[in-house]
Amino acid sequence: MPVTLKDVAKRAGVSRSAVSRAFTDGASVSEKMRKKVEKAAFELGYRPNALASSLTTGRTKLIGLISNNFHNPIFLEVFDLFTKGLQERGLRPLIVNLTDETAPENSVRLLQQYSVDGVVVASSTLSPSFAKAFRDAKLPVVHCFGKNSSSPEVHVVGIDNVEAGRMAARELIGRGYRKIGFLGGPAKATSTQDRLSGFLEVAKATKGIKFSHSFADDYSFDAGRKEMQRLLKSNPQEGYFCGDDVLSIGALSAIGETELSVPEDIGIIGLNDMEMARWENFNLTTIHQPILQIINSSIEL
Amino acid sequence: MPVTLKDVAKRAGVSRSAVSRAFTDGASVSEKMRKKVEKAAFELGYRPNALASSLTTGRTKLIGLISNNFHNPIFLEVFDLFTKGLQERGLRPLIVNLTDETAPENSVRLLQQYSVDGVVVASSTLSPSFAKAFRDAKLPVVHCFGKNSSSPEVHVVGIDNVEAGRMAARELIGRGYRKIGFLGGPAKATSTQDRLSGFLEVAKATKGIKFSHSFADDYSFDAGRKEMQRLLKSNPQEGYFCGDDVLSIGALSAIGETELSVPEDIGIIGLNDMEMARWENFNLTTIHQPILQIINSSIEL
DNA sequence: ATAGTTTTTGCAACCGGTTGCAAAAACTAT
DNA sequence: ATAGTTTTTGCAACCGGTTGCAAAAACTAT
Repeated sequence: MPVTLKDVAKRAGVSRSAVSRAFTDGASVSEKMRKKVEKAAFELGYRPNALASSLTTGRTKLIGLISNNFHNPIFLEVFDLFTKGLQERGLRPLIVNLTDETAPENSVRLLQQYSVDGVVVASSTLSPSFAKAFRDAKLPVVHCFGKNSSSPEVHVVGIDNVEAGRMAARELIGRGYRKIGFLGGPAKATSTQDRLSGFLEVAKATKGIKFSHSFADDYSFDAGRKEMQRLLKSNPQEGYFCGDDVLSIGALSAIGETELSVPEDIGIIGLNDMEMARWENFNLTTIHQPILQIINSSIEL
Repeated sequence: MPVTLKDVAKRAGVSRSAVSRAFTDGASVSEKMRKKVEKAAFELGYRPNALASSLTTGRTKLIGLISNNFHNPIFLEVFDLFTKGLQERGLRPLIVNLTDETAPENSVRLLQQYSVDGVVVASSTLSPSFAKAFRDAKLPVVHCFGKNSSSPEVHVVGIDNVEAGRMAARELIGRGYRKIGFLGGPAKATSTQDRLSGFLEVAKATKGIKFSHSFADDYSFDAGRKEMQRLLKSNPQEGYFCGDDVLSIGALSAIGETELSVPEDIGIIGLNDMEMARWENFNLTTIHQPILQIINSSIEL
């Protein structure tokens, strides 16, 4: 039986409202009263019940954090930054691990039941309609790593994938590669589509460049490796832009199995700047995430 | 203004209690009543408010998941398994990212305020006293990857680190290495201590084996690499047992910079069986986690 | 039809807080 | 001391649910 408001009130010899006010910033309480209440509260080890209070105030300070990216190491960093950022703002991340089986609607309902104050969808492979479901439920939602233009009703934050594609193409060309390729993630991911379009734009606009592109099945080590193995057999270019660091590492592994070496025979550029990328020594073109700020400022709507 | 119990009651023309009961398993309600309520609830799109209900029942179905391991990729898997496991049981993970600055007591208080039903501490580097703080707060707590014997008042679950150390030593010896070393994580981590003691036990008991041990600063790529570089300069053994897969990869990277090759010149055995370990191709001695079951069954206390 | 038993229902109090409103207390000015 | 003004306090109702208890309804048996 934890200590409640009533216990403190009794001990301090004041009303329950007085105690409540002593714990609310900006409430109308005299200094004397506050001191008295604080003393009693301290002696009893009182901790206000956040849930009870959110029942009346309507704000829970809970933020749903949804993702299906639990196999891509980049997510660990995203995750780390997010949780820290939320914590700094006094918010609590309630996470939902979206597996293939679980119906998206369920997660909407679930978070509604816990009356979260907002939702963050962190995944590039989730359909925009999913994020919309939250908007329909009147929940503020931010979709990270999504396609920018898609739905104006949902806050979207992420890097400019088209520009990233352009940068990568320029970088490869700048390093002297003349035959370049794009090794993307799943063709249906909007992030992949955008990166490809930026890549192609620059490749086409530059004279004397040969280029090609293909897609891995998903953003994973195995998929990257498999696709690179296939490429090496058929139509190897001189330099590749991999749509994700995990793919890059997979690709490097495939190359490692051959006589070729990086970057002499074949160049690889990844994307994401994950911590792990340093482990192998290649250079990454990257925009790291200032995302956190953007997100939370928009969440505070 | 979401739909509440009262709205449904009015629409169905019944009392509030009736509605509440219709949504509670095992409550005393007639089939007719339940149908009527469900119809009204459906028409209105009613969702019971989980927070309000937990106020009276005392159970929130929230589980605090605490860790400070947000830089070790192994945690992503742990995390994935945990969240999935909890979800399957209808529990919601409320996560706390313990940074160096945040005082542990705060996180205790915080989780208390949200009246979580239980707490999972997932870290090998957190002191047992931390877990105890939760027990003092009357919260059921499970400490994963902790030292087994330490405090009988806290549920601890994890692999048998001593045995893992023995296995690793046997494996190295079995492969023909005669000079073996243990490259552990931080010396203060109980997991490292235990693995070392198992390792030494076997090494000492086997004739003709030379052995040594040293510690990396923490469980990270950089630390593993740095320590291996140091070892290579001074006193290289033929085979090493690295206390963690991330350390292994760091060590491999250090070796990769030299003329030596794995496993011909120098053998490496890691521990943890992380997904990433497959990326490099070495064999890992491992006990994967059946942890999940153990944990949750103990949580259900 | 009647009395006894079991099931279903609603009333009212409660969980642990917050908040508008009016009364009480504390100032201020004369 | 008195009246007017401002600040502080407590009462009581509320947030959205649950639950013990007694009354009502529905059965059963005769």
